[in-house]
Amino acid sequence: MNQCSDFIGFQLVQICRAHRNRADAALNELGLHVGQEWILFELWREEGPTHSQLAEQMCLEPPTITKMLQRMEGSGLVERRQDSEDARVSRVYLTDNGRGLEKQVIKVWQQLEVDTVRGLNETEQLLLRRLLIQISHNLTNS
Amino acid sequence: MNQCSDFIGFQLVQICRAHRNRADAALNELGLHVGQEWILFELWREEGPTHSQLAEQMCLEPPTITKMLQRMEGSGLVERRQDSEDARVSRVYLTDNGRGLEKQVIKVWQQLEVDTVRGLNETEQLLLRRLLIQISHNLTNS
DNA sequence: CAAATCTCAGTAAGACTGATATTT
DNA sequence: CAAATATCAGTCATACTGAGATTT
Repeated sequence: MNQCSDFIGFQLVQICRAHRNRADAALNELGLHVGQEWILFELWREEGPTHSQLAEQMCLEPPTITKMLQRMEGSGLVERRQDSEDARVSRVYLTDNGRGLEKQVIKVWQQLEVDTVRGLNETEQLLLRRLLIQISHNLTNS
Repeated sequence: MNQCSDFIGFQLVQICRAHRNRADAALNELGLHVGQEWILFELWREEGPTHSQLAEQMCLEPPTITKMLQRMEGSGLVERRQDSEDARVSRVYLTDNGRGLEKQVIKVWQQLEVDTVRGLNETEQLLLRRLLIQISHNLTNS
């Protein structure tokens, strides 16, 4: 029982590292760094969130978000504009460039999804999804 | 279908981040940083691996291992000694301190495991384990 | 003035590439 | 001399804490 591979947590870490590496390689070709696509996903869903909203949704602290957005602004993916009613608040919008990447990024993720679940039938995939949601809930709440 | 939470990969990333945060908090109390326990697990299994062996087992590049080991040597967890037959090779051994942490680290991981699979019955846990091993294989091979 | 929002500075670990001993 | 091994230097993104600046 001192074999780390006995732990589900070990499998999770291994999987994440590999998943991240693959995502990174594919996203680099689109001019993105892994991690940035999360912010883009949020923006494709709805533009104009504040930094704080992004931080909360992504479970990160505000300074981390600020830095990520500075880089993304620098590479022309997003732009930030002061809120018209509250000058403390900075809202985030897509550039045409950022907007145009949606289809390609989703394609990358879909391909990665296919690679990930290879060898699992429909039932297993559904089950896996359900189990992961449960675990995610276990680890983020309380 | 542009909801990132539809992706299994999304769940994985969320889970890993949460898992890592929890592990880090618990390990900090033992004077460890998250990530270092992987090297310790290898050493508890068998002492004296070379840097290259560790790098391969952990899917990391040699300089990354060197840096991790330097920090761990600095904090008194491991020590490195030149191989007696090949002076290029540096082998890694536990200090008494590093050796003594085994039970406590395993306890941390076991508790984390319990938290992770909360609400899953025996069958589901076994199934999850099997599915994760399959996925891990999918993403690391080829 | 207190609270909210963002930013800056500094720190740290993770991880890489490329260059450099050193030994085999 | 070529290959293997480890290390150094430098870079970069992630993520944090703590300390401002600004606005409400």
